[in-house]
Amino acid sequence: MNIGEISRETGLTAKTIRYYESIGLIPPADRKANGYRAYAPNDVATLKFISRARTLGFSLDEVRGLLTLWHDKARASADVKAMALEHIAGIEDRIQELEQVKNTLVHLTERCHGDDRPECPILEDLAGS
Amino acid sequence: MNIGEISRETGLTAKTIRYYESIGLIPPADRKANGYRAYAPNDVATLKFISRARTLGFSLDEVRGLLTLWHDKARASADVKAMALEHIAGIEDRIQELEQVKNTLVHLTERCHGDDRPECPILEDLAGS
DNA sequence: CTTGACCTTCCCCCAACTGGAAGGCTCATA
DNA sequence: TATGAGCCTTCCAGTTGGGGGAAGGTCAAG
Repeated sequence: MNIGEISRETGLTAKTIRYYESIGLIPPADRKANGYRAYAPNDVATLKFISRARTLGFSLDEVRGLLTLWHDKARASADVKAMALEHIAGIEDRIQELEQVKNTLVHLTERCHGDDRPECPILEDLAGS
Repeated sequence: MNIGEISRETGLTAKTIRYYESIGLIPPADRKANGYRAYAPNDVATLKFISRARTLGFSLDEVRGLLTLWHDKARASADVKAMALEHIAGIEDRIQELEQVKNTLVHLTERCHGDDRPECPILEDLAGS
């Protein structure tokens, strides 16, 4: 299996897969006689695992930890759960921040006429008036 | 006014202020005889404007546009409002995404015992079981 | 024999800074 | 006068998670 094929199967670009290898997130792929990377069906599962974890917002460093736990058959599910809960907390913080920013902007836009006159409460607020 | 003083007044680090100058977000500061940057009280207002816009999540490129509008006394408030509304839409999208990710993670953690046994629905889901 | 689709490595680019090195300036104090 | 603290200067590199594209090797089809 060439990198292009596993790329299509996993939805990750070839660039991304090479990048994951370069930072040691996945082990160096075997090489064919011509120097091409050779992937096994097993590698599809690993890359999909990574892809899903990324979709859930885990950083590559966190993914590294998840991969370790995944391969550790003696792991404690508490460790995984702790990571997930911490991640949820971070997401909640981020949502809070965004909500606050959004509310401020909504208030400002409501007070802005939005016509061809220059008076603008949004700019006035940014200017600290 | 040295860069350190305007830094304390605006809450932006000296590094950041130099960076803003380097990318042309603010004009090059005047220099004193010793080569130090010299700031006027007026510059405090500009930097605070930038800082507030950043707090509201505008990118530096958007801030550039806001600064232009701010200085343009013939601006139409509709232009500012359009930027703000678009920004709000982007924030709402981001919140939606985060909510979805959070919900998924919450569901998964609820099904995970979180004890010293290895069975873990979180990892199973990532593995695509 | 050539064409096109692969693959390889390499280095630069993005945002929005931050950290640190190496050096110059200024002022107070011993 | 020296020295030390605390400013300031420029420049280079690193962060996250890759993307773009060059220069070149490989492979199968026509």
